[in-house]
Amino acid sequence: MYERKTLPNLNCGLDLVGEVLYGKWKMRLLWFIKEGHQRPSELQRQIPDATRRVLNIQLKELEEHELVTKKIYPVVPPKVEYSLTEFGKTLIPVISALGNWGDENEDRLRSVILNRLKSEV
Amino acid sequence: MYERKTLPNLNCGLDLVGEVLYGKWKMRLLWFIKEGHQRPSELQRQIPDATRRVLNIQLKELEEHELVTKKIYPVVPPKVEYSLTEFGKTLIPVISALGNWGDENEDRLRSVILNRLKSEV
DNA sequence: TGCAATAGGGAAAATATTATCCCTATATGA
DNA sequence: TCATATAGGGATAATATTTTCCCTATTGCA
Repeated sequence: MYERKTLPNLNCGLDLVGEVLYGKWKMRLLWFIKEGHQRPSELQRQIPDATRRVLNIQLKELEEHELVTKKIYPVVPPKVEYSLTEFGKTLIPVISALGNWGDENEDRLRSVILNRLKSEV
Repeated sequence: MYERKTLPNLNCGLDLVGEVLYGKWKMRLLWFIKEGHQRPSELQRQIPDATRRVLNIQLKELEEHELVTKKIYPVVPPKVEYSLTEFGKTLIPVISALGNWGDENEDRLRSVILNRLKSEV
């Protein structure tokens, strides 16, 4: 496993949130789990741009940060279900707020993002 | 300058927000600018854990994404001031929501984060 | 004269994150 | 018998981000 070489900053609320939400797919994972897509294969289908591998890794981190719980059913083929913890649920409104802001400003955001990319080349 | 090799996902609101806010210090920069710390040297003092260099880079991205404007005063020694754009101001409540969630859950977050780090070693 | 403050950038190294590829296992259905 | 679905991990490559180090310039102050 990758081992950190520097300690994270944990000075303020933003640092702390960053520590648990910073990860390309984490907010989407929480969101889709909330929406009822609880099995890894379903989550993968909802987020096809991510690889199975990275979803596993980020799910594990979410679990270690107590935002989700993982239930393993002892059946074959294997069945696993993730759920939000009570703690995790309290994050949903915040993720909503972010997503809504993005949706409300979709056109403008798309435009400034693409402009920046073009000027980069 | 670093040149991206893969295009970002811009499918949903969360993707779009991520594109403009994903950067270790960006939310903090927006926050402190809002608080009235507008000169680069002040921002650096508010965020001592970041290097001057990375703050410059991220400020430039925020500017290109039209969340802040940069005003250069033609004086010596140089004077520069950043301000939130109207667009940038609309992000403040969202950043607040994140920061507040972090503050409200400070103890628990600190605990789960540190636990995870310990088990990593 | 020499140092601090101001603002900022290039190049390269260090660190971190994500993707790719290949492996294990078992039951079901074609 | 062979492919598919299920879940997941190791090793390594690729990509991205952040840090480090060193450079430019000018004014004022000790």
